[in-house]
Amino acid sequence: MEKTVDWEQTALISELNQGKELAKQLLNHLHPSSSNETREFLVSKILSCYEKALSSLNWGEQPKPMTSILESPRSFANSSPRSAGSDQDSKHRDVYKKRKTLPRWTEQVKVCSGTGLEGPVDDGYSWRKYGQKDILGANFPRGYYRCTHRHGQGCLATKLVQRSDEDPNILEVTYRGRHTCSQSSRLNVASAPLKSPRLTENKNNHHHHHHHAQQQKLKEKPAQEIGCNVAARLTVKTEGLEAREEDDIFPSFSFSLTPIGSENEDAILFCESMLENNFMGSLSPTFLSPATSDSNMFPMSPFSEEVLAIEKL
DNA sequence: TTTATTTGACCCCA
DNA sequence: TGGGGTCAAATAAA
Repeated sequence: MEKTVDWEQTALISELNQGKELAKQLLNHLHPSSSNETREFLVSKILSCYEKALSSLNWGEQPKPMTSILESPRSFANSSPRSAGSDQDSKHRDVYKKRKTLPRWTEQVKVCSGTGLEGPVDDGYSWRKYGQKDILGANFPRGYYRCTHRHGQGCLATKLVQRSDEDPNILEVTYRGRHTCSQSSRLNVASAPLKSPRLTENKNNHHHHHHHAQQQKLKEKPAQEIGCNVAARLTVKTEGLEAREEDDIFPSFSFSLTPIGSENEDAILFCESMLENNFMGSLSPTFLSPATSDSNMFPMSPFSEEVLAIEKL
């Protein structure tokens, strides 16, 4: 068993190192004179490396897409209101239990903007708000979001967005579950153009708000109108990783192509910082943390989000 | 017309 | 029993 693990680890390190080298090469091609084909080729190679790396982590063994387990978690509830037969009740309970075991991690996202208005924190996924609650002891309401593809693809990823009491500029984003939808593996997630301006919470991002009513009235401006927004991931805190499905915490690797060619400087800075942090070549738990393996590690949205520091707590 | 958000009500669990 | 999480009807926006 040990040997298998060692071998896998070696293979993993090898793939990641290869990815690192390819990223360096890509870095050298982030010049207008370099062809797109070359870049795309390098990106595909990098992705291939990560695919292999993930495979060596027995990636393919788990994601028994929640779809099969929880397909339409509410399907039974649809057929009959909330409480039907005892059988359905138990199914309902199973759903709650299952959700309880989902991996969970929190990011603190600092949101600020040069314009005085604050815009959406685009983490590369499309979310749909399904609820908002006032939380006891919190000054700001908590927003509940789920993956847009919940019904279409049975993606159970959800996130909770809570504005920090201490610093309203900080959003505490708690992610739950891994994306099993196609967007989790597509390349261009982060470039998804501004998605719905309704990616809320952020809409409510007026720094003067201390009252929910005010926040809710503050109807967001479309992100496009907001201008340069900067959202910086400050910290990443993993929780509930003891959950049995720890292996379920790795979303497919996502990589933004957007900056290439268009935002070369940003891309270069980004890549450099990633390389400096030895991001590609490290097997540290930080890398393996769900949050860092999420596309959130690459918040290179059109909003020029920057990763300042990621710290596993 | 379609898609997303709001919001009151419901459910589970500590 | 109350707080947190979720649903789904109503509403708003595109």
